[in-house]
Amino acid sequence: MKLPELANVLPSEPASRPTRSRDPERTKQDILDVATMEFAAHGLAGGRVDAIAAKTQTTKRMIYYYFESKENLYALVLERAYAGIRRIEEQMDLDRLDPETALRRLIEFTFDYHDAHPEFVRLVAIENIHNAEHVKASLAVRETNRPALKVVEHLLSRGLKSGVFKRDLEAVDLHLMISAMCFYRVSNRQTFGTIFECNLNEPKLRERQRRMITDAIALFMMSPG
Amino acid sequence: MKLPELANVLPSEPASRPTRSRDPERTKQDILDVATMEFAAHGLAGGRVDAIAAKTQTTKRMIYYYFESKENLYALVLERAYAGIRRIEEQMDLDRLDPETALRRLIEFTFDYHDAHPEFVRLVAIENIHNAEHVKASLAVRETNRPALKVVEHLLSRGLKSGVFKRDLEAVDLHLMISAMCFYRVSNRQTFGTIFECNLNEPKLRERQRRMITDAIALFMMSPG
Amino acid sequence: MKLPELANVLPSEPASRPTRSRDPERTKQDILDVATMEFAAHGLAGGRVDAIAAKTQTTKRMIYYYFESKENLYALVLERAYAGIRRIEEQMDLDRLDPETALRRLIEFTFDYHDAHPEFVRLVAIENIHNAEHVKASLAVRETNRPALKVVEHLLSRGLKSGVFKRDLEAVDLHLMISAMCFYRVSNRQTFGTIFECNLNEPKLRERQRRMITDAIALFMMSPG
Amino acid sequence: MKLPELANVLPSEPASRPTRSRDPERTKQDILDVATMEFAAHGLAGGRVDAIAAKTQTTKRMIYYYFESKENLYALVLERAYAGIRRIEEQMDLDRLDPETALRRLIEFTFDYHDAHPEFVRLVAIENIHNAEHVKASLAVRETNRPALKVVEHLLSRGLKSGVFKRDLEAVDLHLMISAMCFYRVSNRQTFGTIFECNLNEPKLRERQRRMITDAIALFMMSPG
DNA sequence: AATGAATGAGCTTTCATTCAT
DNA sequence: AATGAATGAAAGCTCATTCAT
Repeated sequence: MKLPELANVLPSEPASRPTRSRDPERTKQDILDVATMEFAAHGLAGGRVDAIAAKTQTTKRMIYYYFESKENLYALVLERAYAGIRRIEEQMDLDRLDPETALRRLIEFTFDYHDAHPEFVRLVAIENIHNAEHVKASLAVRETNRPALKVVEHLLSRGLKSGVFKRDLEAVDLHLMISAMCFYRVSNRQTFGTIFECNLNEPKLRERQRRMITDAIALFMMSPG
Repeated sequence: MKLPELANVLPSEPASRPTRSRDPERTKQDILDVATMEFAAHGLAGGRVDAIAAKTQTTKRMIYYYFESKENLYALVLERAYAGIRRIEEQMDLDRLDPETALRRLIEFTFDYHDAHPEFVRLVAIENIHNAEHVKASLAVRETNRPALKVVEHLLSRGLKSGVFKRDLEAVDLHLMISAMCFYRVSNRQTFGTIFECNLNEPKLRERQRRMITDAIALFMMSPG
Repeated sequence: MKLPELANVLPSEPASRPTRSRDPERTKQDILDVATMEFAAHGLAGGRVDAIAAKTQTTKRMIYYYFESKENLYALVLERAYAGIRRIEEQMDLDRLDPETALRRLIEFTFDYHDAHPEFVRLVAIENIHNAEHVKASLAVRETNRPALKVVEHLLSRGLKSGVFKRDLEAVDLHLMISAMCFYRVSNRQTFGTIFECNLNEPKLRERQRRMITDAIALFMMSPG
Repeated sequence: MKLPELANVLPSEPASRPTRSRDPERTKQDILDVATMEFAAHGLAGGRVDAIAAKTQTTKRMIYYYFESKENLYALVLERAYAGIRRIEEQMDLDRLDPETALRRLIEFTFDYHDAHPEFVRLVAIENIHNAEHVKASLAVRETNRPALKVVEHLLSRGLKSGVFKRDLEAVDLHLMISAMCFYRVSNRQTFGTIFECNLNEPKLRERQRRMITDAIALFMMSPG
């Protein structure tokens, strides 16, 4: 005998919505998109599989079906995030520009990309909390990123050969300097902004710092050591 | 360069002490020390109160007795971490140095502190993942850090007045530039090192980058905009 | 007097069933049955989820899976308890009886139901300790019980119209009078019995009081105010 | 070395306020007063020793010093509550009134006392949830209450002898009838009021029911069985 | 290939109480 | 007689994952 007032006795985990997408690839992308936001927002430990499932058109079970584990899902999210910046970077075609312009262009691109993709910045910060163990385990991430250094190397040798660059830096060092400033502005925006009472998102500040970073590095490269 | 008093920020060897310590202040410090390592290692969500208790000479119950909640313990760990860098910063006494030397000294100190305190760097990175909500809630952190900007401001105005600094930067911008490079090297050491196959811990690399960062910023300040 | 269908309100012998019951509806009912006894015995604060799990063929985890929280489980237990009395009340069909007989019948039914369901009485007493906040939050409970007053209202108007009832009471007042005596006998059985050294469970006492209550109220209704 | 920002690291349990009342009896009464409200509000299981300590001028430790355990404190609270109603009851001096007036007076007093002391009603309801085990264990409670029945017995025999009362009830039965209606109105005020959408606190309703109860019982006593 | 139902393990937190003077 | 500091035991609840088809 069924008691009508017991109708709202429902399992605590979010009711499954009918998937039936019949498009596995789309479903996977959907999950990856949502997982990207979840992990970027709360970290690997703080991110919830339930929360991801709830924001997806799928069920929690499907996440495990396609991705096997939370950690593996996270690793794929990370791979995809790294792929994003490098894919665009490749299209810059710096070779058609003179070294100084190319350098400035590279810095500005890096600045803009980080600024536009805080979730990428957060994911990388999170990955460092986990000692980069997923990056270490992923051939894909390492292969995706290797060309980035080649670009800098090539630019450096062009600039030195033409005499525009006066400083014979290692490519890693130049890359570090550029990345550091572009990354930190976004990764530490919240603590920095709170403590020093400024909004690093504000367009005026953003432009001022974009120019400063570009000028500082360009100046450094073009002054004799 | 020797950094004074680093030893008491985090004792290198946690002295073993009797369980019923009868010394509440020491017990609290013990918990804070262990919690600092735990949260720095695994984040707020990933850190385990059980793990902290296990590494302490106390019980889990005592952690709650002294600190009320995991989150509050984390917040105090964070406060203490911020206090560490500022306390030492205050002892630099930059005023007795000429502006250029003072600037170089400030950068080198910042570099060395971050290099020597990766757990501080990690805690700040973690706090940013949590949108700095604990920093926002903590008057102590904000008050601890405010002087840091004053130091930069004062240095800037001295340098400009004396004509050594040619560039009229905002203090926040200069501070950002210094922090970014010192912070990123440590915070992103793992992903950066893995992807670009280098060990940012290696003394030679460390020294080279220390000089590069110092030179780049000093040069920037002393060249006309 | 025989009360129909009491058996399924609370099964007298909880049938033992396999752990992985594969019958969610039965498992839920099982949990509700056990929880009813636990909360009736120890209250909401005093009832233990662990104890409920132990007496069920399920685990604590399943209780949370089906009912989300201890408090929600309690609320549903309460709803079900209220549903029990009203479902039977509905089957009394007082209209076919003359007003006096109907009134006596209603009182006797109320008396018998409370006498047979001390766990219902205890749950309502407990809910009052909690300021009826779960009843206030439950549309189901309020809707389940509303008809009860209609029954009294209808009986009252029939009796007055036919001239048998001489007293124009409010339905709430008559209902209160009936409920009070039937409820108190059970709710306060333990303190009353102890202090005045009598056993309110004893059949002879029970019958005597059943008649007294019925007579007192019937007499009151049929005497001119 | 003391870190100033750690000053707010305080034990989680409420800081002890200096007692120094130097008046043990007053302190005990203070604790009993507060405990009465706490237990009446939340029950024995739901009442918190911490909450009692916080609202007292003493510390939690003192509660244990004077009362040994939470349960013992509760038992004493209960004893005191029972003593309250009987102390006043004794002052009624019903003998100077004719039996009918005396009966009406007794009912009205009982009604008024319950209405004015909901915490007493709640404590008794709570004690019944605990199967009156503290009442059973307390000689004091039983001795305090025994006279109450004597009063009814004496009134009954006076009324019967004088011929005013026509019904030869047992004293327990009359007492039960009176208590039931006076108690239920208060004990079940919350559920009853919510379900039947009325406020049993409202003065008009209160007066109407007071008269109804008195009339019903008086009428019953004075009509031949 | 796809999925609804179920769950073991472990989490943070609470609470009455006792230790030690 | 009086008390500040400490605590064992267990409570409610959460989470990623697997069972079973």
